[in-house]
Amino acid sequence: MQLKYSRQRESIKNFLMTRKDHPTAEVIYTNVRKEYPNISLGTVYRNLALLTEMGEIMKISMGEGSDRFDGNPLPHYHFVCRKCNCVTDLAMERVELMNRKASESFSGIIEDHEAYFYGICENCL
Amino acid sequence: MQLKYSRQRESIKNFLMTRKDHPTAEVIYTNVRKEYPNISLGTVYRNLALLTEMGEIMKISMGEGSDRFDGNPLPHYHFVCRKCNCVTDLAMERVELMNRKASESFSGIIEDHEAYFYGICENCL
DNA sequence: TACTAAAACAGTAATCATTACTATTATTAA
DNA sequence: TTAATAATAGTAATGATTACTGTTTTAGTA
Repeated sequence: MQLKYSRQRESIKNFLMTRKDHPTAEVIYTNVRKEYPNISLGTVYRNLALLTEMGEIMKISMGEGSDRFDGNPLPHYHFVCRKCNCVTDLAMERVELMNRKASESFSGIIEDHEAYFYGICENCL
Repeated sequence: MQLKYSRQRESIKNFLMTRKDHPTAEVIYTNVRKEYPNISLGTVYRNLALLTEMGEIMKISMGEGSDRFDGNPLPHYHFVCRKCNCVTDLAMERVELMNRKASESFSGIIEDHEAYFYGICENCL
């Protein structure tokens, strides 16, 4: 199935690039609606899945609540505030030691890792 | 609200301690039913939440599918197989460097971190 | 041992996020 | 301009989890 351009998808991508707070599908929906009032939530979900699959954006699943989306697809770590539940990017670089250490004690193949940091964000302090 | 003993909760906990594969609530339900045929799925969920809150077990949320539960509440890393989606514990010790590095570039407080490793498990190789 | 208040239960209904379905519209290559 | 098909809007369906309700268990006390 070859990909065809869609204005809605472009708008979703553009919106996501303007945000650093990793919005949910619902938040993206209400915002993209300002430009495309008839867009449906299903279209938002379908395109978020597509963009994630193509590696243009990133899906972040926390334990609780809806999935969130990140306009920056390059691998990086995330911080989750235990008070306000906000999610932010961390500037630190990847710790390559992690994969090496994991491989030592493991009989399969370690390809990659993801990490979430928890604590209190600047605003909540 | 003070806690009262329940046979169902004990059975759920016991079952979870015998397993290393981090079963879902549904799997726990079908197994505990062998001992308590009338137990309801709601009871399983309620007790899993309770045990997690008390720090006796651990909830693991992946991006896809149901949450999983781990009878070992001590902090440790998990591996997720990209082929069979199995989840296993990793023997490696915590990398303390992670929290230190994260704190350097962050203006809030880093208390903790979680990590998930992805790759191919021994069985799938 | 019986009594009582409250916690836990089974069974079921409701919620929430997400996905699937369908008839219509937009895209794109010839 | 046409034709094939991908994408859409709108809606229905799904799946995981939580909430509700009348009944049963637990546990402290008489």
